[in-house]
Amino acid sequence: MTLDEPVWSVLGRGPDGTVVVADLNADGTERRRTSVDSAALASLVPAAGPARRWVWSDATRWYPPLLADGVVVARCHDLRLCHTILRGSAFVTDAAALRAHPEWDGPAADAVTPAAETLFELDERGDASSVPDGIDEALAEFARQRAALEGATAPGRLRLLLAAESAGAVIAVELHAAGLPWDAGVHDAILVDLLGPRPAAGRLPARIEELAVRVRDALGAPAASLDSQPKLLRALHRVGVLATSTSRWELAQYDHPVIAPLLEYKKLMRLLSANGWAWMEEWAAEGRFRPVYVPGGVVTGRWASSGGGALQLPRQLRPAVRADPGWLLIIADVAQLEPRVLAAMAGDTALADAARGQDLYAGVVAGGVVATRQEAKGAILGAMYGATTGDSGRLVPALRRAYPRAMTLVDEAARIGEDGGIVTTWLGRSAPAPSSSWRDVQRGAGAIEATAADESRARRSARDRGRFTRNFIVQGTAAEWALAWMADVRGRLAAFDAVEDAGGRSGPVFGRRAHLAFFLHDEIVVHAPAAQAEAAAEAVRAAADGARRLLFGDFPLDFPLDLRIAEDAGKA
DNA sequence: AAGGGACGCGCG
DNA sequence: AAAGCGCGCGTCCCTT
Repeated sequence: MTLDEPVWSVLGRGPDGTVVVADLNADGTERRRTSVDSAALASLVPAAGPARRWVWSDATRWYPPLLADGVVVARCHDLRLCHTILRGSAFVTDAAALRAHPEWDGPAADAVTPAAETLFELDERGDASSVPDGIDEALAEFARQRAALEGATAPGRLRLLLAAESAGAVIAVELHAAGLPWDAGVHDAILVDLLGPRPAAGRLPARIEELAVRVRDALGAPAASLDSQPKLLRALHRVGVLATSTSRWELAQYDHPVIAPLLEYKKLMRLLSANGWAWMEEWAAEGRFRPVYVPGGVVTGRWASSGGGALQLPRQLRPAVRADPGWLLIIADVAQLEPRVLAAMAGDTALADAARGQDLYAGVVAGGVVATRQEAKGAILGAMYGATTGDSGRLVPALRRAYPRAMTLVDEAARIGEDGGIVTTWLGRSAPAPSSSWRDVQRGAGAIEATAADESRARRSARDRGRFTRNFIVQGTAAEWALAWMADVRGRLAAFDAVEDAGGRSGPVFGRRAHLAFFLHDEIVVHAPAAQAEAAAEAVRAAADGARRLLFGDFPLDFPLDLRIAEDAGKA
């Protein structure tokens, strides 16, 4: 890259409907403006070289058609997602200019309308995206974001966050395009094994029918409705099962012949309705499961998903995740990501010591804090979620003595939340301010005429918010770590050579080299030609260390992975 | 008929 | 086994 090469290229629609590329110098001044038709865009992007960072309104608006043409973008700045972070970040000292442009607060284009699959459709879509896609609006918003960044209290961290979030925007589109390799035969075999053969339309599988008969026998009601919660509850009451809900954990407390078949019935009905044959046909056709990922869809910065229940794939069905012939899966998750992140944020070397090695909970036991691994897990989760009662709540004080720095951090986050304040993740994503109704409740409780009920309501909602902000800083920073990890993995895999005869079925780009195939909070799946599997696994490991260093520098803490290379994602 | 809330349960 | 955080989705049921 030569010195005067533009660093940023802003993409947007021109007034005449063509696509405009505005190249900016490093100082933000505009250097050159090119107008192209949509078809030319696909050749222009790779020609610009990998050093360029593309600035666009919304990855879900611009990237799918480029990817469909085989164009992979190296780096981007996603104005929509970055706007959301910057407008709310406590690190930004003056967000007024950003907040004056709420048109950038919209959801992803996917949530509005299905993504265009071709550049022609992109031309035809007009206002399909929820945020502005004009070149002038993009340039103005980008200028506002750069100004906000320059005045920020921790611009370095925010820059990392915006880069990671934007990488996530690109990755989400790529994950959808590549898809998760899915073996419908294995899926069908699991269903048949548990439910019986696939029934005719409108009928229930044999195994469920049998269980329904047994449940109705035990209820003494041959026509009892088992799928209506109120009706089922009344039927249970008639045979002396005085449960207050029909949830599994409560029913399991009762000793009655109806319980066992009913719990089994509910389990199998769940499998059938959530991930049965209908789901298979809708979501896992042609050998791929293609969920729609929603980066930044959770306030904490975690991803959400829309359609197909991508983030709820039952472990039962994991064996159906199966590599293409000649390919392998690298399945990796971070052990106890959230408590490790907490240790690093708090600079708690005692907790970091306990975390050394593969199992943080074992380290807590070894430190003599609690007696068993189960207790350690309960106590740690309770500390991060704000448990006050039950087994885990009881153990939290022991944690407070052993790891005062970590516990002070989360306790303080809870206190700030209860007081209506704002907490912020390590890289600068802030929790939303309390709603006006929340503030009304708090204010009402302080009034002279407040009743005891007003006060207890206010106390309860304050505690609720405290538990939210307590968890927010940990969950949100863990999401940042995971984004950094995944972005690093993506960068490393992009450098892999294409395997000419790879025989993969993930499209023109991903069918020929190792690529990300799935992401779930602290877990990734890479799909790789067998010859690249070892190198891909090494990339995944190296990226974890890269993410650690990027976020926490020299703080002595490791993020060990549970990683395996296998043909399918079933239990190792 | 469509929409929204409650419930229950899958995932981290 | 839930508890204590964050989600999405299918089903039932009631309102508009």
